Amino acid sequence: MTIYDVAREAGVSASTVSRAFSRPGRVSSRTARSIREVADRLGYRSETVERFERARRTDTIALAISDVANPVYFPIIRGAEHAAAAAGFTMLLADAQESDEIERQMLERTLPLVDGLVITSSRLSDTDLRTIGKTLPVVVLNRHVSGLPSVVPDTARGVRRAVEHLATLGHTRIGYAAGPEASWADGTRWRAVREACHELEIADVRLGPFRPFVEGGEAAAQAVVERGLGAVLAYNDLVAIGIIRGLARLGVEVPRDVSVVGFDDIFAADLITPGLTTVGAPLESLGQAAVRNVIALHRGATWERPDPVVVPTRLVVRESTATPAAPRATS
Amino acid sequence: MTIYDVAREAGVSASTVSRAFSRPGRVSSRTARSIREVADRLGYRSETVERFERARRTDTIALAISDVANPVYFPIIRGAEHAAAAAGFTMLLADAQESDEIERQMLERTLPLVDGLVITSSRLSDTDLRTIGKTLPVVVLNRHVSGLPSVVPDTARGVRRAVEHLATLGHTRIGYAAGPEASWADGTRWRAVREACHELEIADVRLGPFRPFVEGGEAAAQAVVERGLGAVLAYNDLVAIGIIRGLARLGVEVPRDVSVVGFDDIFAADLITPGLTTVGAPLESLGQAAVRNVIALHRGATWERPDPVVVPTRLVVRESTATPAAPRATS
DNA sequence: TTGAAAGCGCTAACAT
DNA sequence: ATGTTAGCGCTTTCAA
Repeated sequence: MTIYDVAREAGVSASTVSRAFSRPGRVSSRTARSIREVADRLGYRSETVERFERARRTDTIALAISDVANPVYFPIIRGAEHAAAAAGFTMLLADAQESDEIERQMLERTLPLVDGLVITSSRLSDTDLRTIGKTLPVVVLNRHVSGLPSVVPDTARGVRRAVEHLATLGHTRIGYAAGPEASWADGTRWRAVREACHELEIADVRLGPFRPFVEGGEAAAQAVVERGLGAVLAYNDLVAIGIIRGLARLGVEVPRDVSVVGFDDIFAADLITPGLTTVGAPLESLGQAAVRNVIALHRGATWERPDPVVVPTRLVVRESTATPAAPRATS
Repeated sequence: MTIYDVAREAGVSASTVSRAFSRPGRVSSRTARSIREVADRLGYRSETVERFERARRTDTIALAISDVANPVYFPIIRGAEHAAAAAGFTMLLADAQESDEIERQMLERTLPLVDGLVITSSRLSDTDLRTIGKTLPVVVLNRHVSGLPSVVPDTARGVRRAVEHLATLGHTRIGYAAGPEASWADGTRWRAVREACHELEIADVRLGPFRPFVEGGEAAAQAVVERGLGAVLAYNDLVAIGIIRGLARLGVEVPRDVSVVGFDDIFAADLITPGLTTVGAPLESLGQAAVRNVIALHRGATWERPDPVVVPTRLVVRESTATPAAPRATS
């Protein structure tokens, strides 16, 4: 693809095409517009630039996350940064701000700038992600996309442990305070809850969806009380913390009246009162593994395995779960 | 600068130089090495690439921060992201991980990728920052660097208010729990404290330095008790929160025994008990202003003003400050 | 503003 | 492995 192709198609000389790109002012706007249209249609890019772009190595990767302010990402970021630094790479962060529109544009803009991409908790479709993966090395984190290397936590096992824990304490009915419906993690967690409850012959109740922050949890607390639940698993630790705060405001005590279990084991889970029982994953290793994989791909490693890398989870028991007290009135 | 210059200097033909760059294997390693040395010495870059690079627009800017996990940056990031989005730009985050070495390499790698750079709370030297500013549009945030557009909070005024507040409550001796010594913000804050104390005839005591996190504050609490202080200004809110926690552990009650004032007014300042009195700045506007300025520079705006943009601060009085109780024993 | 033609920087083909 | 030479893609010059 040369400027001559564009010139012929647009019915002008090569020099005019050249001018249209390098000195826009020197070409009549009508001519310039038609040239740009033709160039776009033909997908023209200068050979020299193509060669340069192909040869280009930025020694930089990007980690895309759905919300920088969400503490669950801190250990992931740290792990990813360490792995990148160890390989001599610099890591940039791309914040999707909980919006699939922003995420899409951001990835589109970022991918020509970096040597590889780790996409965490994406809201995009599998197809979109696979398309991105055709352009440059991509590893998907906290989600499974067939055709792309993925790293996911073993949610089923962790949830199973949590439900067993609640069952052992004597709970027979468990709520799930759902997160964003577009979230792959939410789907996986809810499915795991339902399956575990089914196996253990415990009733499950889906609440929500709620926004995946403390405020969302405060809203969920209301629903927990309305449904007269004695135990609830929250979409994540922030929601769980919100539930505890919300319940306190409603005069309901955790864990005496309601047991609360979170997800992720963020830093704050150990700081609040009562300490939060939660299903945790080794987040730092998750970030590390993902980054090591993109860098390996960038360096020419081939990737055959159709299965995602599953990292183990564990139930961290703190003070927010207990044997239910007296039965409470339901509404 | 062409390959012919390099060829002449290296004593080989132009085609050999060309090969040395595009097909390294086809040139003897000795020749290739000498060619690369000459090219580096002459600062050779292909004209075509130079032209392309100059014309290149990525519609992307980077916001460099010293630590992504520090909540003081959340509103700054949000403000910056909104300003970037409003101008049709995508914003990437560059995390210096509290290290000047990482910051330096990161900026070096990032600057060829983006159209502009906002550097927050940098640890680099003024000279280094000015050098970066010669390559592409740069705005410095939370620091003043002469020769570069800077946006800084009015620390002196905020500190003056805080010291007046403590003086009015009856305090006559105030501690300052210092942050990182390499930090411009720490220098500015300590200077402001000393000046305000001097004017109001209050004794000042410098403690630290401490790490600018909750843990650093916990260490500072020990020093506060040892020095028998009744009031302390902390380098930032995290340190202030750490001090409150540390004091509680030592059996010292805030604000009854010790008044604590923070800096930044982060989200958590309003969540903890007691609520933290703190010197706050409009962080979101700070981020917005900085990004709007880089984008303006990128679009060709000229910048004449040698003075930094100073944004007002305000004292947010909550529950962590009070009239000192009985005089306490000092050690 | 445009095209024809010369020129520039770089690469490929060919020869050794 | 290297130089010579031809050629390619793009830009600039010159003329209209």
